[in-house]
Amino acid sequence: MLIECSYLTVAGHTFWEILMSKKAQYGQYCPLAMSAEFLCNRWTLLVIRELLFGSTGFNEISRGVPRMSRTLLSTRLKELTDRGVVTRREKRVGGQVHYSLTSAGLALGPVVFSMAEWGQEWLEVEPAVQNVDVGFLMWDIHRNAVSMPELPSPFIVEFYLNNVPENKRTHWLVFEDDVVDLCHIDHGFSVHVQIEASIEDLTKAWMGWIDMSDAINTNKIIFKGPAKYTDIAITWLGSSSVAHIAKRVVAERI
Amino acid sequence: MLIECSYLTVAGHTFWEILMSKKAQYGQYCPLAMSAEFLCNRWTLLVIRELLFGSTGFNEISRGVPRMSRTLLSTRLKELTDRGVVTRREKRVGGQVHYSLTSAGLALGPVVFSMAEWGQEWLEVEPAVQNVDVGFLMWDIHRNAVSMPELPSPFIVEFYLNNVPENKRTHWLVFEDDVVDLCHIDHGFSVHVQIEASIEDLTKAWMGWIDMSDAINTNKIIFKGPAKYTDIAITWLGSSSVAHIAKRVVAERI
DNA sequence: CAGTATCCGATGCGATACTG
DNA sequence: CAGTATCGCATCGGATACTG
Repeated sequence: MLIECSYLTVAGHTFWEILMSKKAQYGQYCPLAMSAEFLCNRWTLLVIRELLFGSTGFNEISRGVPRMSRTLLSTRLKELTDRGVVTRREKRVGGQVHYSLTSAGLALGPVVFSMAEWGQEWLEVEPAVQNVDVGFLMWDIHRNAVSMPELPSPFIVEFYLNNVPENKRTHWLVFEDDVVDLCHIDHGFSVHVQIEASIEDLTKAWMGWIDMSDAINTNKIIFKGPAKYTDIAITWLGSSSVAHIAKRVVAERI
Repeated sequence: MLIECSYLTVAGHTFWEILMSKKAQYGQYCPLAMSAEFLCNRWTLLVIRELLFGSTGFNEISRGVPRMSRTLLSTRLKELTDRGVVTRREKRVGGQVHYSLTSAGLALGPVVFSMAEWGQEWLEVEPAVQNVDVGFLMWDIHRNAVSMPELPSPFIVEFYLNNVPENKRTHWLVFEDDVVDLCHIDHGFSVHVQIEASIEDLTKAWMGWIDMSDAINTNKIIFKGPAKYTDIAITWLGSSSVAHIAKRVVAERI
């Protein structure tokens, strides 16, 4: 594609010139430099993370990166598409748009995961914990929650975050067949299990930064409901995909 | 360390405030976001690459990132040191400074290599090839060249890059015992092997983007010298650490 | 060798408002 | 739902000159 277009000119510039003018940030043939030039733009890796997690719609992706402006998301998706990392498909009817990763995009899995693993193992988390977006946390939890045959269908879990603004305090996870839905509005569900915690403690436990059993024993996180459900809560609640990686302490850093 | 300092104040700001004010770019507790916030600053990953390759001095590191300003290199090294990724040691005598990776820094190996591998496999290289810094290429080659028992000591290889400015055309690799030195000045060496090529062809062959044997057969790269040395050139010359990864063609990107 | 100080210009990006 | 157009500022980092 690139090669076929090499003599195409736009406003007097050849395709190469336009490509080059973008900025040859590092100007190195080293593959790391070339990758970094492309991947290390603001938000790019987080957008790819969303796509790896299976988001496909523009707004769905946007929910995973709440502080990214829609303008920039649009730009990034275009860049990714141009580079052959993302495919954009538009449905004839309804104008629904469907983004997905190409094989080149899927091949970024190891990059994204190795970076996430490193962060989980080595970075201080307090600053981030002071700054958690409730909507993003719930979205993240909902993404990794799993239905189980032992549960009724639907199975309703209510989250009560006791230290956030009132209108963001309550959320529901609805397990129905193999699907888990997230809901922020009270539909008068008959709740099976209620989980109460501060947003910080819930975040830390879900991320594996504190031990869930400890948190329960010290009443940082309170599960209310039949034991047959709460006993297996760790399974249906799930946890972050890097929760199993232990944090290293500063003293180990030599 | 962080925790002990949390009440320390500088110019009326607590340590946390200073940390936070830096900019919570993404404001996410997600480990990928935290890593990206730190690692995806301009040049950071390339500096880490240099350290992973074993550079230790300020100027030595600087040679591996020739287009990075020394001011910024200084800043980045400080950031990396603050985060516990790099250790800085100063020799009592001579003021020699020695940078090295901590265990947290070494743990970035998989991140750097997965990113390099992705670039090698999926990115177009023509733009980068048009833009190769001669000094950097030779530095890179010198880094991966390996001494062999079959070679005399010293063993001298002359590179003649036939299409670059005259003062950058000739370089020497000096294999002596286990060490390989790079030299840009003619010391009247008695040359064992001479390699002539354009800078583009040498780059492509060394990176594995074209086949070395093909390049030799088509006279793109010319080895002059005794067969006993040139026959095993691929071994002592070495190649990029990702040269074994085949480039994917655009057609595969779906 | 190993940096620091200062200046200043490009640009990246958020905010806001608007479209089909 | 899925974007685009425009504005304006903050900041990042390159260039240059200087230091111990």
